[in-house]
Amino acid sequence: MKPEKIEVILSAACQLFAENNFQNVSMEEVAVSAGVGKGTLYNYFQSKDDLYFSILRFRLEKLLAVLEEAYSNRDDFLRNLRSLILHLYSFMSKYHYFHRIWIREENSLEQKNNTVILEMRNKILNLIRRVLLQGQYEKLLKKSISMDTSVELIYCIINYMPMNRNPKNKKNITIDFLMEILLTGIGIKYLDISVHYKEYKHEIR
Amino acid sequence: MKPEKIEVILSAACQLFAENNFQNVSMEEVAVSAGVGKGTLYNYFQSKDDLYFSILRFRLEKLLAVLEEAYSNRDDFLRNLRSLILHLYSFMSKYHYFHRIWIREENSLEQKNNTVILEMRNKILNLIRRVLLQGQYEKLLKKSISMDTSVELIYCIINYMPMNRNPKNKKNITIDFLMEILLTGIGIKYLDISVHYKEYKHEIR
Amino acid sequence: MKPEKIEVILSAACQLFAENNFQNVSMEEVAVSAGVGKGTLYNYFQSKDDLYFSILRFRLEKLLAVLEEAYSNRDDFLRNLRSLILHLYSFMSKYHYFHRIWIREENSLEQKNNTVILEMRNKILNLIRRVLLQGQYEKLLKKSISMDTSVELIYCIINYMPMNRNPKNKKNITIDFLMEILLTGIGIKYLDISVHYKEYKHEIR
Amino acid sequence: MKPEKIEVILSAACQLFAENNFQNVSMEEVAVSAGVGKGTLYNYFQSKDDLYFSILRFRLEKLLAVLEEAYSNRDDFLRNLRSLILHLYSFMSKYHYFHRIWIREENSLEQKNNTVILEMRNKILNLIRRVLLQGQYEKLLKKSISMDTSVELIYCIINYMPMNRNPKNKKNITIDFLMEILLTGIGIKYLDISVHYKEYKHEIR
DNA sequence: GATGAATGAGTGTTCATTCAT
DNA sequence: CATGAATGAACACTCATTCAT
Repeated sequence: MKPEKIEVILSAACQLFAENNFQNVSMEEVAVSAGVGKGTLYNYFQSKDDLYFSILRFRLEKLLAVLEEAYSNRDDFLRNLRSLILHLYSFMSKYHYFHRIWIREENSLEQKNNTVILEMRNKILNLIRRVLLQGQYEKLLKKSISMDTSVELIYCIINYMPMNRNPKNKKNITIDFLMEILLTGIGIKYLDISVHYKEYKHEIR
Repeated sequence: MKPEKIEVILSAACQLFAENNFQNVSMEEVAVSAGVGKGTLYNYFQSKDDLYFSILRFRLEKLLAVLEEAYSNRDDFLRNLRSLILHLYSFMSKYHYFHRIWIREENSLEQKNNTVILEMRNKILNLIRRVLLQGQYEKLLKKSISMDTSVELIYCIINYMPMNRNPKNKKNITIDFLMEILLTGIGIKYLDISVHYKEYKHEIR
Repeated sequence: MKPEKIEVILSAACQLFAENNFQNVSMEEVAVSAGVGKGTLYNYFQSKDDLYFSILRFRLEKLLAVLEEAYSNRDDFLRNLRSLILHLYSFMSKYHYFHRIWIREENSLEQKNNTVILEMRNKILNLIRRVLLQGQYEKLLKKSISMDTSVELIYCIINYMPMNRNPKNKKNITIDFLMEILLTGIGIKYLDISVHYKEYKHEIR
Repeated sequence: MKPEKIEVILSAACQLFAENNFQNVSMEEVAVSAGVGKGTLYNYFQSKDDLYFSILRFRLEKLLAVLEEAYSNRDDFLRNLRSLILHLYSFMSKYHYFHRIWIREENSLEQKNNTVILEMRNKILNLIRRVLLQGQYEKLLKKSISMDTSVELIYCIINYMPMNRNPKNKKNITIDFLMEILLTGIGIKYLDISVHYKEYKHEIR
């Protein structure tokens, strides 16, 4: 059973768009790379823009499905968090071409008023929030740090910490490292940073 | 004393490139916005690409100068770290147009073999590393976490955590929050995550 | 008894081509409008061009049949002329979509070397000529005006004088008016224009 | 003093558009024919459509200027009419490429809501009307025929009677012929067509 | 140096036509 | 015969770059 033609096109386009800027990829290239005629692209997508954002939409839909499925409702914050991070991380590693495009675009979504994609992004953030709420309930989270901040932090680390997402990238950070850093920071146990702040603050301007 | 014409051009171009993609900004627009003729741009920059990356180069040079100056060699890890983060953060807030371009491009620098910019990026990372080495010397950092990872983490958070970098963005995270999260994590004090991991690991695949 | 499929296609196409230029009508539109598949069009017509000129051909064939039938060989010039004009006019009013296409194309037929259509056009002109010859025989026509000129004049007036050919067009010229104008002009009876000409000619260049 | 570049482009384009349909003329061809670069066309005209209708606009402006100048306000209907027809005819003969385009388009102007061109067309018709009003004042026109009809008739004949507008066309009708036909018809003097009509009318339907 | 009119390579998109079903 | 998905030739239009002034 051969894969749907639309998936073939999306895959080919995704790789090309990952390796080059939007404007440096021509529809001709996409067609050749996908093994179809140029006109065929327009049977599936209304325009080059549509093709581009369809990649994001399709992949994010898939990601959301994966995360929804992965999220166990068990009352165990640490397990849930680990599962979430693991699946997010795995997905981004598997679809590393998509990942490249995603981190390039997600900071411009608001400019482009791309509400559809923005909503999907919010769904992911909400999933993270749900897990953290469980952690809050289990009293495993600091009260000093806001929920939103924590959500952003997790999302930020998963998306932007350089990991072994493509073969050329040797750097490799394990999930457990991420968990440890996230939950206990990089400082030694019992590190008290409060004192320093007080006296320091007066120096700055 | 009016600002150098080249600075006027860079400023105008920077804003335009921040608000639109590279390809959606025309040299004509840049010329109009900078109040010069189209041909004049080519007296200062070899090409559109050159103009674009000159923005990054000029701003990064400035950033490096700021950071070099800010970095006090005093033997105080926490002070140094805080100062570094503060200045990085302040710079990115002040030049938020540059910041937009920067986070859009920095993940593609290797693809483009843009060694000049890459080296400047490395210099920033090295500055962070220098500070962390002092922390290591002061035994304020966990041994379990690699230096590179920590460097990346700090850099990642400063660059990508959504902060009040432009007026429209209401979210605001203070430097102290960043310091706290970074050094002590989001978990409660004395949170032991090791047990969970051991038993959990066998479940995954 | 449903109409022939070919007639359905021609009708649909005729309306579309009348409302838009040749190039602004797509075969897809024609197919949809005719309620058939796109490929079916090519079972009946070799190409878009063929479809287009088939409309002219089919309609002109019909027109010629109508005129042949209408032309009574009775020895009465005025009756024959009136009958001819009436039928030409009626036909153009009934098939006003065809009429639009016809007046758009007929001046370009020679350029396109479309001999088939040109011959049909000539047949119409010959019919008019036949009627006028009878008028000449009945000594009801000026000798000063050439046969060809008169033929063209009649044809020109019927084709291009704005008449109530489509519902939106309020202007309405009756056949009798046409006849009157044609045969007696717009000047008053006994108007002598010859004197003016003579003296006037010397002024022009 | 070389002609304005815009006039060179319009001339070249006019000829090409006269010899082919709108869609069968490419901007490339126009550029080559005008001896300029393709991009230059877009410095003078916003689009291919704009170029096309600019031809009509420019030529009609010129025509209107010619007619305004030609129209002598002398109280002599026949002279004025002859002068008007002569100049209209001469203009169409001189700019026979424009003439081709004009007779192709003028019946579609309403469809295209091209108000600018429509207004210019109306100005021409109004000029003709002005002349005819003088004729009415001089009691040289039949009362039975409406002013509008006469205007249309004159316009129709000048535009559509095949004349020696291009070298290949051998047919040649003189202005005097047109005047004679127009004012006295093609029938013999004193031809009374009224009797025939009355008895004839009962036969038709 | 400064300018902006001229340029043409490059590309998104359309659509007549084909052909496997 | 009927269909419509697939195709690619063709073309309008853009815009970085040049260069005469």
